Amino acid sequence: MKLHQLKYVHEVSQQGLNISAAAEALHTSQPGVSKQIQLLEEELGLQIFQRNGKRLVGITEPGRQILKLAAQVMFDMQNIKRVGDEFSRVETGTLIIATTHTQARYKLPSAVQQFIQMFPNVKLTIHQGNPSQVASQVASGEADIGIATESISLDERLLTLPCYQWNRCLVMPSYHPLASKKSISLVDIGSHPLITYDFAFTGGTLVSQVFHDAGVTPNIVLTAIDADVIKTYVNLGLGIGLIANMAYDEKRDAPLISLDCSHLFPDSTTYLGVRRDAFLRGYMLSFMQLLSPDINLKAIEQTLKGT
Amino acid sequence: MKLHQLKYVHEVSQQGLNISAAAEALHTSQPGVSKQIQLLEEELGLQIFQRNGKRLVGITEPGRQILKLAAQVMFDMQNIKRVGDEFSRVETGTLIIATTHTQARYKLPSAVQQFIQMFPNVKLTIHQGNPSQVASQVASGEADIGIATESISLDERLLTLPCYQWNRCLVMPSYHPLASKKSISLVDIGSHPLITYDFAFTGGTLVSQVFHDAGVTPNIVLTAIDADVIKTYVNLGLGIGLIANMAYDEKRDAPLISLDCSHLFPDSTTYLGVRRDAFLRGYMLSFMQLLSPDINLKAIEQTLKGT
DNA sequence: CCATATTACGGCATGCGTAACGATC
DNA sequence: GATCGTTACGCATGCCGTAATATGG
Repeated sequence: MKLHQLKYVHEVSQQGLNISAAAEALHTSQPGVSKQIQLLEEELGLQIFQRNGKRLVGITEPGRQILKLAAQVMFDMQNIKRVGDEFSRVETGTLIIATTHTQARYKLPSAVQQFIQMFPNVKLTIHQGNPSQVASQVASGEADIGIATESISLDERLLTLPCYQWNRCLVMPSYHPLASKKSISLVDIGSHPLITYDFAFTGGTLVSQVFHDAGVTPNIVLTAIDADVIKTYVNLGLGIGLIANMAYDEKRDAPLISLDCSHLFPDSTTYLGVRRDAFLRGYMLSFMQLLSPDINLKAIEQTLKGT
Repeated sequence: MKLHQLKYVHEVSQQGLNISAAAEALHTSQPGVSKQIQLLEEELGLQIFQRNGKRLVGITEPGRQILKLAAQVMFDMQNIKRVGDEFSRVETGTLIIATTHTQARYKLPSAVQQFIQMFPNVKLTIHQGNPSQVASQVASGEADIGIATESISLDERLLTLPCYQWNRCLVMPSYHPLASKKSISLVDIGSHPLITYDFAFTGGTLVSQVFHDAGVTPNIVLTAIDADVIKTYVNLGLGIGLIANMAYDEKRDAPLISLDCSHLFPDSTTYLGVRRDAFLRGYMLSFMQLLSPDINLKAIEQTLKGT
């Protein structure tokens, strides 16, 4: 059983069961890939791919297991390479962050800025997606670190660490009737048209739960994926916006004013997720610490767990 | 980076940093091992082993990481082979159980008997050790399934499932003063010489805690690793024995009588442990189910977690 | 008929084993 | 001086790539 063979079956699966495409992606010849897959199947004594004559048409049940384990092996090999780089190519490498729009736009910038200054030779990439995409990218090894508020903790392979907490605020034009109130209530919010996040993308289910428990039905006229879009429509007078408090900046969002809502909703926690079995480069730990200064000890402890 | 190279460094480490011994264990030549290790170190750009001239004298810090990951890769490769065997050599293979004396002697026999009847072509091996040895054998992949009452759940890599609960009983000669009592108390126990398990080997800390909370100091005259030894000394009149209730059989232990102590101590739970990332052969799941009929669904669910 | 997988075959790289050398205890 | 690791070298295995063949949509 050779590493190449595992790489080959993995790539063939990734390329939609197309050996030719896999061969091209791997910069090698088609017959080579075909041959090695046959040898692997022969050695294991089973078919990984279902064939209709000479066409690959599916993956067998054992094949599915093999592919899963092949991915694991390749991830481990990547880990080994990383250990090498960590000690021989210090502070040089790649960091891929997967996160949501809100985090990328409002929370990461300061950490990123410090990071690229501290580690000028590390190539930083930010993948953006919804929370479940973030989780799956980290789980599959496509991303090194995931940052999101929801659903990142579902996968057994992930280690999640609470990163920071945040709450919400209302944004509205300064001339809005609510703007003069000392303290906002859920009923106040319910009596005006509301614009907020798409439920799938943030702690939205939590927000809707709070309204439900209070017996208030918010009049949601529009939902959006990110705070910038929400603020735009608030500016157009379509309603008041309910957004993460870190998404409001007094100067930048000048025509709008904000009213804190921390007393109305429980805090939401944003989590940082990494694969449990990943070897974390020094700069990855540094990034995590930049983002959340008090987690590093825990993280190190967890990283060394398998010793 | 080749699989052989990982195997080689792993074996050299296992053999106490002796390349010659590793080469012999791997049925290959010394120079080959030496060469491949050098190539691996060169490729990774670091030293795995500390050398004094030409002598290996230690493992470097990155080397420790590499060895850990090499073990992981080899485990994954073993998993792949297992998938092959599972589908091509059905109900044939090896099952290694790691467990403590008490389990091996009193709880496993019926499951083992059924198992070897159901799977005559599976070679069954039982490794015996104390709970922490059981845990480490499963964690390292030396054993497939571990069964113990304590400390099996410490390692992150292990998945533990509650298997069954048990409590304790007193054994003593029929002429013993306590034998005629209707209900035993902790004070009763404290007023007679006591023989029980070595604390390190069972729920002993729990037992001592119960005595402590009750303000009773047991007069422990002897501790032993297993119930058979304890019963032997009870037969000699050295004291009364406090053992697991499943370790007493009315017929076999005829001269001795037993008094149930379930009302004095909380139940202890025996756990079954497997590596989270292990591929479990069908017969392994069957064994687990034989031992504890209602866990199989959970186990399967957990096994498939990575899909 | 085109796209795609398998078979055939020759060249080349790589790993292995034997032998010789060097160093450490 | 004995054990152990490294270097040198020749052989064999096996992988890769090109070309040719077969098969399915």
